[in-house]
Amino acid sequence: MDAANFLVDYFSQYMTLSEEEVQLIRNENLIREYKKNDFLLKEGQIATVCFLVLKGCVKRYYLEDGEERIMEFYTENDPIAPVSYTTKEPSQYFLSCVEPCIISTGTEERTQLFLQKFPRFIPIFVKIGDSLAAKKQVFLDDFKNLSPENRYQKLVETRPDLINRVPQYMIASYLGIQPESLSRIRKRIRSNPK
Amino acid sequence: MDAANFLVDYFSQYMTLSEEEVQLIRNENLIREYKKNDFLLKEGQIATVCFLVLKGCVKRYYLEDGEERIMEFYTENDPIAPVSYTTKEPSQYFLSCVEPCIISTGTEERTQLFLQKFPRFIPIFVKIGDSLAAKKQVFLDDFKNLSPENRYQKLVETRPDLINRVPQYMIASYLGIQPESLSRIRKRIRSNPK
DNA sequence: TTCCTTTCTTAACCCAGATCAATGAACGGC
DNA sequence: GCCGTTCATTGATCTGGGTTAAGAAAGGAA
Repeated sequence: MDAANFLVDYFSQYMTLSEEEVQLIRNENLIREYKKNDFLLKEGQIATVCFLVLKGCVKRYYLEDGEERIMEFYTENDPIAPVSYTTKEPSQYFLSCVEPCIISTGTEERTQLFLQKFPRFIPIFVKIGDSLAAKKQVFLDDFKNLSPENRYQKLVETRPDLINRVPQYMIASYLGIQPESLSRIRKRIRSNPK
Repeated sequence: MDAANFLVDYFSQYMTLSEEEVQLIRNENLIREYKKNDFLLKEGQIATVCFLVLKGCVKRYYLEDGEERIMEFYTENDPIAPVSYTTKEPSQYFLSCVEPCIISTGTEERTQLFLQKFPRFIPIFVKIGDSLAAKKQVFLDDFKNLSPENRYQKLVETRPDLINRVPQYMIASYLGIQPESLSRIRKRIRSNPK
């Protein structure tokens, strides 16, 4: 099983790759496997790379009074650009694997080199960036607008996979509520199936 | 009073401009003044341009059951890239002026032309984009982590200007609570000055 | 100034989610 | 298999924000 294939798949979502490009991606990319609970980044560290999740699930969370505050789950084909990578300051949050993962790491320099070699990727890169930003805005808007119950319903609709692959107390943290509350919300929905 | 000076000021934050560049910016840019309550974008419209607020204050909000749900305030030097501009689909939200505004509008094509003429701006553009994204992430994280009361406290610390230039019921909407609740929160803080 | 509109505050009551505590269920290691 | 830990559920109680309704304060227009 060739891990670099995942990366080829990622780009193939957006464009058709030539043989040469496929080879370059296979040869030049740093792809690593991680075990469950391995860290990609810890609080206090300065991130030196960005990530692309090829397989598995990563959580991003703050540690406050010993409590995890989960901000985001990254799964297949989700890129991760740590704030710390951009600011070059110590990270305020953690990145760790919820499952065994296969992850590609990248740096600005390597991306620049890649784009110089294959300029036809530039507009795609920009577009991906823009649409990620747009997606994020909509997501934040939803969070602000919806009650915890509706947030859960929305999550079930939009990312049903998460519900099954991630423990419930992490989902609760992600939704900004306590595990007990999520349990009650689920009960409420069960007994009141619209 | 030359409105284009605002734009020169904006770029000057990040880099030193040559005379030629200043001239280009003055000549080529579309800058318009708006009255209070003018719309930059309405629900259902497809955005054809992006904005840069040079002076004034713009709110971004959804209209739900006749209620404004304010997501963001943009003030001096804040760029606005509507989701609709990226997706080319009808906007789900409104952009309107909370104050009289001076605003520069831009398009992808014009930006591309500008960058072709002055490639040295490219890395700056990328950096601005990245740091905006990072700032937004931190902001969203705060919103998820903090109680309404703490959100208000944080806002007072980080954007004290907003408190004075924007009516309180808009601040409340922005914080995701009712005006009555914000009133109580303010009272609570007043009587309990940490 | 007066009048009207907009904005802010206060009070009373309600409810979803928080908190504390206990019990059950599922999972992993041995 | 058994045991211990982790995870999910349920109950009792508390609380901050929502809701409704009323009135006070501030701002504009004539």
